[in-house]
Amino acid sequence: MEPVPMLLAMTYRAMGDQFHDRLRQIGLEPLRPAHGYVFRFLKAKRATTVDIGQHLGVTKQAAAKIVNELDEWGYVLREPHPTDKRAQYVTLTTKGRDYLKFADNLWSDLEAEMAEAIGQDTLDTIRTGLAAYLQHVHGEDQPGLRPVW
Amino acid sequence: MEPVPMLLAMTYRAMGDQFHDRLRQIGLEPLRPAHGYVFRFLKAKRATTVDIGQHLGVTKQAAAKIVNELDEWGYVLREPHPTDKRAQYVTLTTKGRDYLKFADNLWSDLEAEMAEAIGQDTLDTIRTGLAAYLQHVHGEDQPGLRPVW
DNA sequence: AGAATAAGGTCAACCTGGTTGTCTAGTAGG
DNA sequence: CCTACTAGACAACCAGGTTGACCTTATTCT
Repeated sequence: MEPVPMLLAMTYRAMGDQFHDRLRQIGLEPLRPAHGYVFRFLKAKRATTVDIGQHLGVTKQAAAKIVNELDEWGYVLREPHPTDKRAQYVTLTTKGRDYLKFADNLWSDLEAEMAEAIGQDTLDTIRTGLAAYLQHVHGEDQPGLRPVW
Repeated sequence: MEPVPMLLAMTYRAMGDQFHDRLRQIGLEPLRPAHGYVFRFLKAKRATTVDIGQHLGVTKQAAAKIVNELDEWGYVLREPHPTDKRAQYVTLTTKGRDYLKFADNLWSDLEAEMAEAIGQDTLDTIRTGLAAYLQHVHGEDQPGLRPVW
């Protein structure tokens, strides 16, 4: 019997691969999961590079690299912090928001296909079950989304 | 609402971190998930480095590195292939088998705690649901367990 | 049998996505 | 104002992979 974590990893891979494949057909930059998490985070709140690193669970230097890429590709831009002259807010451009919208639709599609394959109720149970487990382990303050492997 | 893959990744991390923590308390070498997968694979069948690479979904060179480590640490040893003078079988030592046993117990403990937290039936549904999805996506020939992130 | 091709294993160079460590400029609290 | 801290940039490094070349042994095809 496969250990549960193995199933989690394999399923994650399977969904991620499909996501990536379909994305590539559109011909967008080779965005990695971390980029997506940044978009989602930036949509929710204004944030600096340090904030992003914290959220991702990586060092600020690693976060800075990611932000640089996103900047070069036009998904985000930096604007001066109103009160702190050291800091810069990282904000989504229109391209960034469009990407996020597109990605969200794609995820919805993939989840819908999953629901079709294993049943909506089963999928719901998976979702709530995993969420409950995370709640149980981490309590309120969920940790970053650091690299998985 | 969190996308499902995010939940998968976070849960995988959470379980993996706990596994790693408890393992470290025992003071064993810093084995990574890939090493564990190798053990599991070697227990099931005799295999060469190339086979291992295939199973892991990495190049034979990457597999060779892993096997080298495991060899140095005494978890596996190489023995000549009976009919093919090029090839070597990689086999588990007693230390390797002991580790695997220990790890399996640890995983069981973690799953038991998970079951306690979210309910045995929920956990069962998660397990069968994910397995069914993988079956649906990949059919019979499951792919390797390549790095997840 | 002999030649061409494929496969196991090793070596070496390189790439990527992270790390630590150091520095400057700006902030905040006593 | 002085001290301690923080945002961000720069550089060196590391781990875990990759690609490519190679040698040796196997296999296949004529």
